[in-house]
Amino acid sequence: MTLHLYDTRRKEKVAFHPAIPGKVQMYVCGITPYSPSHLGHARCYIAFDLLHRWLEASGYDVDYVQNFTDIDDKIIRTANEEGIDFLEVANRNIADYYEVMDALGVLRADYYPRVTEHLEGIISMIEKLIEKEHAYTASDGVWFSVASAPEKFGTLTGNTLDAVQAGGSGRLVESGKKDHHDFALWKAAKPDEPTWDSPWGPGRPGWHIECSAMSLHHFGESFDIHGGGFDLRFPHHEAEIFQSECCTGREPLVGVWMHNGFVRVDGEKMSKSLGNFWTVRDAFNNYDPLVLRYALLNAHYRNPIDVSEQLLDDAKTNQRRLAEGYGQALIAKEEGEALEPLPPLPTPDASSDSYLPKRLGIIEALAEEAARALDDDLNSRIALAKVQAGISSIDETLQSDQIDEYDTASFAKFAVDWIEEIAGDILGVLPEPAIAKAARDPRLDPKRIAVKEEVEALLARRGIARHAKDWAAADEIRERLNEMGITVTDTPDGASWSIKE
RNA sequence: GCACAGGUAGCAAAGCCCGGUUACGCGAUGGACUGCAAAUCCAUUUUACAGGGGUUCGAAUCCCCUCCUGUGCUCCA
Repeated sequence: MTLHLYDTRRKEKVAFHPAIPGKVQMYVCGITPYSPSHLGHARCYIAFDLLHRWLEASGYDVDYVQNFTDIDDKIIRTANEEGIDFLEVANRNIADYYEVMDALGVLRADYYPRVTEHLEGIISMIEKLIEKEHAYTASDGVWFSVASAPEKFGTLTGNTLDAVQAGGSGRLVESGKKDHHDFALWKAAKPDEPTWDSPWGPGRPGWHIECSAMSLHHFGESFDIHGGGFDLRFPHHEAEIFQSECCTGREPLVGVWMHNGFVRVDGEKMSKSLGNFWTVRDAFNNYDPLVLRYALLNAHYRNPIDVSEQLLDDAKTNQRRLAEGYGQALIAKEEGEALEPLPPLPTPDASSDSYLPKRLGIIEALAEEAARALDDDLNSRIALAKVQAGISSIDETLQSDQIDEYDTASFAKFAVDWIEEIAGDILGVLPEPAIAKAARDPRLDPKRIAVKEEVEALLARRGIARHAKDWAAADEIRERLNEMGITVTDTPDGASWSIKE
């Protein structure tokens, strides 16, 4: 099965064939760093991180470019308010971006070009567009003339020129553009704004041209995949199509246009004005980054996702299940090392009557199903379900008395590899081995070791109280431990305890 | 208004492109276990697809109409 991706332009899933076999050129619109990253960013870059990982796992050599739009009205406004240079604002938020995305397991792109480093390319592109009469100068800058290539209008959205007229009219008076569909390529300098020199006087680039210039710089006249948030389809991405295709004469600019769905909160778009705005760091206060990643991958990337405590709590449960299963396999693998050399595993065969070949067959089939799901427009929801099914099956096998300790040890090695490949390398939702082992066996948790002595002293006293059937005293000690963040669990072998999260 | 998405069991969310069968999970209920809990395990909750027409042996899935929700409709949101 080959990878199929949904193309916004063609409005259908298409078989993915990069222009150069084996290589993928992929460009994803990056952030405008005027404020810390929010959940919408997390969703977008996790979605494209999954694509990045899956393409590489599928054997492609991926060239991934993601820009920073480091000059923009909102950056300038923030800088002026704080009385600092605009680049300071941009750099601060770019640092925040890297930090939170690293925590979310988003692998780095190959290049992170910045607008302020591509003025030359931007200017030469505008010059060419003027030369080809796709753009014109006005007192307030340079504008792209949509009427010079009207057939490109609505490429991604299905909008028509007439339809957009209705909403866009009335704003024409304030600018030098001839037609309200036109958009700025170059903005003439205004007071209190950083400027660059250009053939049209000092000013700065319009919002859309940077992506055209940077993709041209890195990939040339066309490339395989262009991604971004759903809201960027119009005007941003359609503007890119106008600029790039009119400049180079080559079309289409992009093989597959991909757009991820919105993040909503309580059914509405997350926005600062509604007071439902979550930065990624806000989420980190209450949830582990990998839990957030799990939650966002637990819905298909194109569908809207409603972020709620329930969604995150569910993800927490699921991600923990995964961590525990991984921890168990790791522990079993380590225990098995004493038994080396181990026998080779039998050939997997899901239809076998023999226990181990059957289990191996089932688990391998799950991996194939997960791969098929990802090949089908990155259905991460299904892939995660298959992983969970695999975890259950592994758990069952490790505890089974139908295989001896040698086979169990061999199986544990297989299980660790299986989990690390799918849940770790591809989906990126797997914790570090030490954390996973602690999740499975609390005795291995450093935090636990720190309080061990005190807790066990209290439990000893509680044991005496219980033995005397002094339930009041026993419960009082349990409550005291509870306040310390310790959960006590009575078992037939005596009391055990764990640290609450 | 126009455009683009979405409306699936108590919740959440796949499936829709390629009509006929699955989901993972949360919650709930019952049971095992327990001094009581917690955790865990087992079982049950397995004919839901916004509404109305149509096509078909058969539709969540294809066609038509309607309703509801969200987002976009340009560089200032």
